[in-house]
Amino acid sequence: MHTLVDWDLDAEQHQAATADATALLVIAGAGSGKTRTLVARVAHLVHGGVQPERILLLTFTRRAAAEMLSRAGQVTGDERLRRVNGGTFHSVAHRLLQREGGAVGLHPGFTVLDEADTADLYGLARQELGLAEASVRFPKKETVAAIASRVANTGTGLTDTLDRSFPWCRDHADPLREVLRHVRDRKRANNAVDFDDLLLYWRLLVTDDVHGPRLAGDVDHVLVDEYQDTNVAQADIVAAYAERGVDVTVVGDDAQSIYGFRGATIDNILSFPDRFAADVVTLERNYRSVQPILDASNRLMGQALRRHGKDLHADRPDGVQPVLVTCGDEAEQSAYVCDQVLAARERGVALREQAVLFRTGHHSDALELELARRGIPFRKFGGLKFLETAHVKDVMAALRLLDNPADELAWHRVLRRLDGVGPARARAVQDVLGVGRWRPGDPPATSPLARFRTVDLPVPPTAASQADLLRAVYEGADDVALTEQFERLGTFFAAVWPAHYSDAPARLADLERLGELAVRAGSRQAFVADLVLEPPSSTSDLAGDPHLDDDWLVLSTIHSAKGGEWRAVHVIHAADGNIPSDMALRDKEGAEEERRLLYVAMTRARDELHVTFPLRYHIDRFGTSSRHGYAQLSRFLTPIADHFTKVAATPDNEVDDVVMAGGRQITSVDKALESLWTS
DNA sequence: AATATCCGTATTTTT
DNA sequence: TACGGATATT
Repeated sequence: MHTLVDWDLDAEQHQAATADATALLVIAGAGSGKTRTLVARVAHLVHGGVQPERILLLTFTRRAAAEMLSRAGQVTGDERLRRVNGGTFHSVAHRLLQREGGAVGLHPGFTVLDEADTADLYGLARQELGLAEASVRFPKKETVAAIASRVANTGTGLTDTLDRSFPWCRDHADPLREVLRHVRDRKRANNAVDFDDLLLYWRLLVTDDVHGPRLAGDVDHVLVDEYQDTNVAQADIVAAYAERGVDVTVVGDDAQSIYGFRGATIDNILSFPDRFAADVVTLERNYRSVQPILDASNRLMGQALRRHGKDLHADRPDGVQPVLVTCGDEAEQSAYVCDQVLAARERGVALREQAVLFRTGHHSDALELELARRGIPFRKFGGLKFLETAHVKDVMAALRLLDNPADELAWHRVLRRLDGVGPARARAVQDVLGVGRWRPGDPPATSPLARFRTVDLPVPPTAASQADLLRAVYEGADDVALTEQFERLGTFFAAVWPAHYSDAPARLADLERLGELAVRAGSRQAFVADLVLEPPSSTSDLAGDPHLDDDWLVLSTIHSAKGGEWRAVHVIHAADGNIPSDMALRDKEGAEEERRLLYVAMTRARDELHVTFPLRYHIDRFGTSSRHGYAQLSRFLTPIADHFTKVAATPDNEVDDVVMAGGRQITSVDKALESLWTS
């Protein structure tokens, strides 16, 4: 029998891992061994006799849950830990609703709409209710979707939500209410739910007098990681389990709450002790960073409006000050980062022990080019929009129809790929197929999919052969292997994509990658759901050959870096307007969240922290003009600059360029030589 | 009714 | 850039 000695916990961690409380809050500062403590608690519970299947471990990403559990399995050598039920709130809700969805009116095979699908649905409603042509411009579909989501996630009424977060839409309250109703009914008719619905339905079930006790009866312990980033619905779900006798542990750090934009509220963690009558354990000892990095980070949080009254103490008192680097422009910044990364590597810090963090996905564009030029391998996390590309949506739509023939968005998208079929004919075809009239409970023989195989379609003659290829995709589809299914899809899309996309061959190559992912997911249903609920988080998840390099630099949005740690961290584009992002400054709380974001970024560093910012910025990101403006250091850093060693990056110098062996520079030497041979 | 073409504008984080 | 929207053309 393994004991908690295996975990080498300090007194507070040990207390958190073993506390015999019905409700427990662990306030865990950055780098305080939060994950380890949580995993140790899971192990402690299992060793104490709790069945792993009766533990529900809710994490922010499913990757986090998987890593946690496999780590636990490794440390303890206890195979049972793998049987713990883990996942995100959304993925667990999905799993639950596949079993219990009937109680809330969902039919098997229901579709999970991603953010873009959801927005499209609001777009349709906007159109069909005649709001698009109104003389006063109606909010665009993304805004309408954002309003609906905020209402759902905060539990705040529509008018209050508009007043508070969307004041410029206040005059549209009545038509907006119409649109929300329309979309609610439409989702139901389409047998579809959006992200928010997953949580709302779960809450509905678990708070229900009949279903609630049964659901809670399957569970002995609920543990929630990153509790500071939960919203009202999620807290209600946790509370419902607690009220039904389930023990609850939540772990988080109010100083790292960075998902307010998504409806998360810091109040959940602040009010947890009262609401749940919980024991509280605080972890303040930081095992990650050297003291000078913590000094700067503590000072940063000291400026926060809502003081959390918690300072991190380093277990590692020595160490060098963080570095604040002023760069002439973005190119200098890229050069500086590359130089430093390679220098650190020479000192023995592997690339994967180093990370570059930034506020938004495109902030790494220039750096990525420079890294490629110097032959430095990297993987990028966050800020990826793979799922949103049109051709991937095409593929997912085609697959979705198999499980949910009532999915009108999917029909619309697929049909529009046929030659000469635009919005009007797509609608006509759907009408012939009975999409919108047929309900998932109706006989399958009358489903739009069945009719599609037999009925004459009102499409131009040029589209006839393409429609046949699409029919072939659906022929006996339930008995066909996934690989065969993807081959049929390949045949269909090879016929229709060239008319829509100039780079059809590249997109067909992506289709093969999707096929591989689908095979890995195990089944069509699992693949479709996984891709929506847990899209590929890094470029490496999409890359064809996974073992091209065994060492790589991590590039990541700060959001996606949550929970990570590296020996050397570079925070780039630390200019006002980027951190904080101009977009986020609409209200006070937005600015506060940006400060916490910088705090998260800085506290990822173990030994070395470099914060860089370019003085000169191009005015237009896209254009060819060389117009530029001058940036200022982030408002968060100015007051704490004395905690940094200040450095000016030297101008980029071709001769001094450090290039990694095996990098592209070598290739160009080869080419140069070759040109000598052939001249 | 679909599509070709042109113009203007957006600018974030993620389940 | 790249996409949506408006206008002109097939």
